[in-house]
Amino acid sequence: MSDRYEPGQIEPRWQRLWADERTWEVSNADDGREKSYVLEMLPYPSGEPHIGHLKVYSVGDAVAHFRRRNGHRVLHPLGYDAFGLPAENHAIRTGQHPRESTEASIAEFQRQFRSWGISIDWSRELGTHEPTYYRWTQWLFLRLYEAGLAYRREAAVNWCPKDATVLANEQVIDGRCERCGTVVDKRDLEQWFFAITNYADRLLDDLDDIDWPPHVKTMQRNWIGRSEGARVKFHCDALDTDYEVFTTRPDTLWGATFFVMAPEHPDVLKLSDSAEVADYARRALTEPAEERRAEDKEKTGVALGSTVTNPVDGQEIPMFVADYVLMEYGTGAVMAVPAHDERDYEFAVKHGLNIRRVVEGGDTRSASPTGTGELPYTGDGLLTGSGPFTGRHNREAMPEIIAWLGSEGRGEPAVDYRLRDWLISRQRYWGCPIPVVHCETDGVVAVPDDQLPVELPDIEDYAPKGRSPLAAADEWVNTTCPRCGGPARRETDTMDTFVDSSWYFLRYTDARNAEAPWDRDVADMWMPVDQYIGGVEHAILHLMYARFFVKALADLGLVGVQEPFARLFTQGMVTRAGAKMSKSKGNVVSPRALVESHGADTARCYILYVGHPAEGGDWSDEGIEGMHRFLSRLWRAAQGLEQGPVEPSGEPSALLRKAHWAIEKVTRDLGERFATHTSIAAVIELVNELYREREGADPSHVRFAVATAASLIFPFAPHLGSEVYEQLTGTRVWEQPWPQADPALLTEDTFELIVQVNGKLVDRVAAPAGVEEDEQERLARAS
RNA sequence: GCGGCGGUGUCGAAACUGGUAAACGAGACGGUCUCAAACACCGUUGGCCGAGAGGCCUUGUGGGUUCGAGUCCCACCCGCCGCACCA
Repeated sequence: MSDRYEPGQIEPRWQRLWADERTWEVSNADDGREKSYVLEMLPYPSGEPHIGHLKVYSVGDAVAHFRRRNGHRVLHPLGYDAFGLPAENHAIRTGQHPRESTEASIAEFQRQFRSWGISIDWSRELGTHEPTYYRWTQWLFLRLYEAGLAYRREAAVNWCPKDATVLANEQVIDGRCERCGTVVDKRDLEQWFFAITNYADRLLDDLDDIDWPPHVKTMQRNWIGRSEGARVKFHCDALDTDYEVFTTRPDTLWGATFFVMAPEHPDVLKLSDSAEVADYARRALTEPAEERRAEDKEKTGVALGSTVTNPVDGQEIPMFVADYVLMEYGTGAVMAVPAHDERDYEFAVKHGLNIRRVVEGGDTRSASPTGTGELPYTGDGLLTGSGPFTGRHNREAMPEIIAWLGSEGRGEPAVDYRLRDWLISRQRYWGCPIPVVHCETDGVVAVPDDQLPVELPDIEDYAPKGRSPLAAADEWVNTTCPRCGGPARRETDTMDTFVDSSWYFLRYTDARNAEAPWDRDVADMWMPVDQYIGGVEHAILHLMYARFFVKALADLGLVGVQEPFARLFTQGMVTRAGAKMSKSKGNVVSPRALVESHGADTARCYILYVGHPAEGGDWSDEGIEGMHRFLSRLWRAAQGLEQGPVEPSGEPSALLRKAHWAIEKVTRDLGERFATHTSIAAVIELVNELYREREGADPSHVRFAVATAASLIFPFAPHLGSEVYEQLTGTRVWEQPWPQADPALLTEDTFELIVQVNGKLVDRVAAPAGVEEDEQERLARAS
């Protein structure tokens, strides 16, 4: 072997050994050790891994190694989120079957993950596109269907014209398709939904029980968007019907001076036959959602010519149709309180409508001498002109107002959510088929369990046509009804790929089970995932869906946990010169090229070193050279040392203390706060100290320092750590327990005592450690 | 607008429960080795004053609490992220 650090020689050797010996496989048999389930979000295999993948797995692998060496039985599996649009779009362009391109990507991902030396239990590897996997996705769908949690209904749904499929609310960002950026429109379609809203409160409440970054919890809370208030009935004489509205401010009912319906409201055209109304409603509906939702948009609307009765005071108030009211939220109609709502105020001013203040307060500086504040006032205060509640504080009176409405039969307490049920149908080919058939006599019929999986057939033409490409596969579509045996057609929509990834962490626990998706005892032993690692971009989508799935499965008695991911770590994005890496900018760093030029250990350490992994790290090509230099220094430090025991003897030296300091530092930084950057910095410091001190140092201390550095760097640079440790000790570092710092060697003999008078630094004195306070004062005075 | 996070050298960044800034790396400069370069090794590197010892200043801005503030409190400015006509 040469005298240079050659990762190209070292790394493949260890990778082969780990593969041959199946080092990272873990059994489901309980051996008394504490279990630890460490999981990175499963990758979507497209092309080859990018720098973000390198980062997640570098973080996760460090955690997995750290826990193993601290005595845990660690489950650290990996799989592929293999269904999805990109593979299908690729197929449309090239004609290559999505299965082929996907499996080619998977092979490349797997090869590279192995070349990074990630400690994966490969015996549990899976792809969500394999029939042995999606059979159980279908099976779980059927369990949700039986429980009434999967249902079919016609609704105005988001439709992406470019991808020619419907989308879930979560996949529409600012009115655009999350994938392709095309402006989404609405279509009325009959689609499959999962009843995630049944779980809104539990999804909200249980956030308190999990250790997740606060911003992710906040995002989920915002997304669920729970509002408490009341549902109130307004009678309309024209159609002799009651209209319900949802309001969070029933305390302002006495200030309701008009009533507004969304353009989509089915009664708008019944209430008015004026051309102006019909015209307004039509225009509002054809306007792109994006424009309609713009907040700074003028408040337009048209009077309907009818009135409703304000239930609290019997006043007739005029009705309008206006596009600032949304059909999707609440009941599609609102009571308008211009004095205390900015939108209603704006509308009232524009249309010259009555404004009645019913809550005192607000900024009085610019107000009239009567003492009432500026309008609109959205804050709290004393009620005025509010019948029996006048003079009461609005917040305190709220429950009584709701109760009073109830006693009058005009309202009731209500809770509303922003969260909508999860639309899971996709009019696309490359996804998990929905396991039902449509029978002329029996309607929707579930495919029996023993006929699963409903396999995805091979087809010729993947191009989307507004209906699923599967619809053209006649032989596959035409089937018999499992119930009556008569002719039936298969459901041709496939499931949203987020369904596939909502339960994969359960499958890993029992990945080769052919009888069930998992054995409950096995799943209960491993679950929940103790440490989940991934990007924030999944803060709502995947993380909310997976939580919903687990709660639903818990209710069905299939799992024993309420939450899938006990602890979550979200890593920041890797940038280059402050810019996001992207193919179009041509500034991407390819992990493959990096591993070839510098080795996996250097790449892994560097990416964990540029900053705290939760923050975005900025990549620099010079920086990686520095990391390579450090690993070379550590490697060289071991060259020429004899293999043998590592037993520091003699008087404690600075070097020995530094080694123990590094143990303590890495243990705390990595174990408690994911601070991989300062952990690696500590090992660098130890190696620097070693180079400074090794001439004339106690050889046993030198050996200890090198072995310790190898041992501590192992979670980040497993190949080099193993190599150096083996050279020195003849043993395998991963079989060694994590090193323990000797507390006696952590404390310095002396510390710097700061002496100051009136905040001015007067002197610094070297004081012996552990001196009492009065002794400190004596020293200070003496100086 | 609401919510969250952040603002520290030339750059990426450290600084645990307030303890007397800038660890570690990069870059730059100087030296050793070499015919020379690369590699490697050793050193210097926040600013100002000073020949030197040393002194003064410095964590977005302005106040405050404290013996002591990058860290805590108040106000403001800037940046990033999420949500946003949700009644």
